[in-house]
Amino acid sequence: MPQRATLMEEQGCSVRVVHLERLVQARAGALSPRQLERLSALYRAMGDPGRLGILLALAQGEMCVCDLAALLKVSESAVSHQLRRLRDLFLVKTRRDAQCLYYSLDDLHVNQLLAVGLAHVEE
Amino acid sequence: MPQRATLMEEQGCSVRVVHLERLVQARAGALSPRQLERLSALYRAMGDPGRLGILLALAQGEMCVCDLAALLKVSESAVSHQLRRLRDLFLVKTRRDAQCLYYSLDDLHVNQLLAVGLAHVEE
DNA sequence: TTAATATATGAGCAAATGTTCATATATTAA
DNA sequence: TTAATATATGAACATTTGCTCATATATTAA
Repeated sequence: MPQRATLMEEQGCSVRVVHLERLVQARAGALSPRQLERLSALYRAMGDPGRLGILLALAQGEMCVCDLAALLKVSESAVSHQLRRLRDLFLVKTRRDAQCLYYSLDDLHVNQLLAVGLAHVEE
Repeated sequence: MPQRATLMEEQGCSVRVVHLERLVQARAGALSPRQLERLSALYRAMGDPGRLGILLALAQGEMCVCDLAALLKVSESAVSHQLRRLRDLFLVKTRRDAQCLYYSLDDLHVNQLLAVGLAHVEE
């Protein structure tokens, strides 16, 4: 097993590589660019304090748009934009009752992501 | 239980609220601003395709900086910047062997966050 | 000690992001 | 149907973010 980098030719550029077998293994197990983009978009959506505040509030039960706006002290328009993004990524879902749209977490994965993240931050 | 919004005075501004009891409940269970910032920073760090690629590679075993750079086809400097951020948030840790620094996932929470996220995206 | 290797860091710049404001749509009440 | 309520959306602007380039630090070999 080499401990020093060797120079490899890749796409016309020379690249330093120490453990070629790890590179090969990592590439074999890598996601497709499309999957990688979807997964990173999921975490990115949770990475804004405003949107995360929405998700944490919904973890305790469904809420409508104007209550979320009041809770987070931002405009209803801003909340609506954030909710759209969360919905596009299947992080939240809606239920309509008259004029109100009630938002809640989409599935158990979202609860789990929040729980594990919290555990990591609280240690 | 009111179905229509009532106007509340909050910090000098009037705010529409439909379900006051949900608001009170959500505020009681809310994180401190500091915790919210830390948690969102955690997800935000995972939300970049480059950094996520690093984490997914490390989920299969430790790697050094130059191998990661070769794998992800970016400069070693860029990888180093990304690794620093991941390390600051306790997502990765290091082990030194001679000149090489070997990076690996910091604890099981990180594996779990990746696994749950993948499950959510793959459904 | 000096040179070479491996990684880290700071400043600056281009690209991505979140909010606001104005306006649009959808549902219900009159 | 018309007015009122609740939410959604598009464009524009200010902030944040991630990369590059140059340089710095740390470890080992000579």
